[in-house]
Amino acid sequence: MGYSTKQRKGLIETLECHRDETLSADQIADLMGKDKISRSAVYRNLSALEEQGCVKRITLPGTKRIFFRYIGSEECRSHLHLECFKCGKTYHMNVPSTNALIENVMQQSKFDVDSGSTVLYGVCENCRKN
Amino acid sequence: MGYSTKQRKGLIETLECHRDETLSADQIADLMGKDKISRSAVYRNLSALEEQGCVKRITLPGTKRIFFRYIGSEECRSHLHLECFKCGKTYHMNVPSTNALIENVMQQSKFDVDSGSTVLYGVCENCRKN
DNA sequence: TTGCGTGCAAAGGTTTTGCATGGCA
DNA sequence: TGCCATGCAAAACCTTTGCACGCAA
Repeated sequence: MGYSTKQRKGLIETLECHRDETLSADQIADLMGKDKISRSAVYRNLSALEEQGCVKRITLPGTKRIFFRYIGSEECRSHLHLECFKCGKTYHMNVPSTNALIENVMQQSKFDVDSGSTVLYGVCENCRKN
Repeated sequence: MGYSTKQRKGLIETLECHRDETLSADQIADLMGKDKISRSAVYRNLSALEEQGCVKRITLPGTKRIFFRYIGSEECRSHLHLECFKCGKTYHMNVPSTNALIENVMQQSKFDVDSGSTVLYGVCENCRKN
């Protein structure tokens, strides 16, 4: 993907540390320290990472902005994610259940689900208890 | 939700006519005719409808903007949607399969999926053939 | 040394807001 | 008549872009 600059390495490291969080471009810049990277570099790198499939762009129900989520590993691109819209946390579905679900949809609806692009929204166990 | 104005009625009518499309605020204003409603009214009404649960705000994979989708009927809020990112069409999953899928996720992951907020992305049968 | 990535500042685009007016109930 | 919704224009935001410079390879 080109040069490995200090900013790019820092950005990826930051994303990896917050792998299951949903962050705005601004939050990411904050996390890195605004003197460590410019906003333009944040946006340019996020777009590049998105093209590679390592990053997804999403909206959260009830918000009006675009957020980013890091989907770094190959594994993450092949299983489904569950996102809790109370606490914002992302949960990973284990691969066999993902496969079963996708096959199910395929059989019922003849629709080929791309797990990397799909996020199931709802409420997680913890938040339901409260 | 307050008064039933010409603009509000027109907006809802427009959304209903394009129920399975994913539209930007600007596209919606265009569809209505820009002299029929102001942009501020479009945004204000979309936000109100979103709070009621009739409208969802989403991003499409590969795009950088926020789009809106009309989820008018009670039924639409209780079944899952499949969106093809080749042709952009939305497909409705019949309710029994939706329920089965959601129960499945609940059992496997203890996660309570909100079908109104969730869209499965992938490729539909037609587009797969081409 | 070459040329990509960066930072800065400006531009571009989208969404929100304040205020006066008009229309629904 | 009272109040909410609208339109307009300005403001606020967010994101992209142009350009010169610095750094990775």
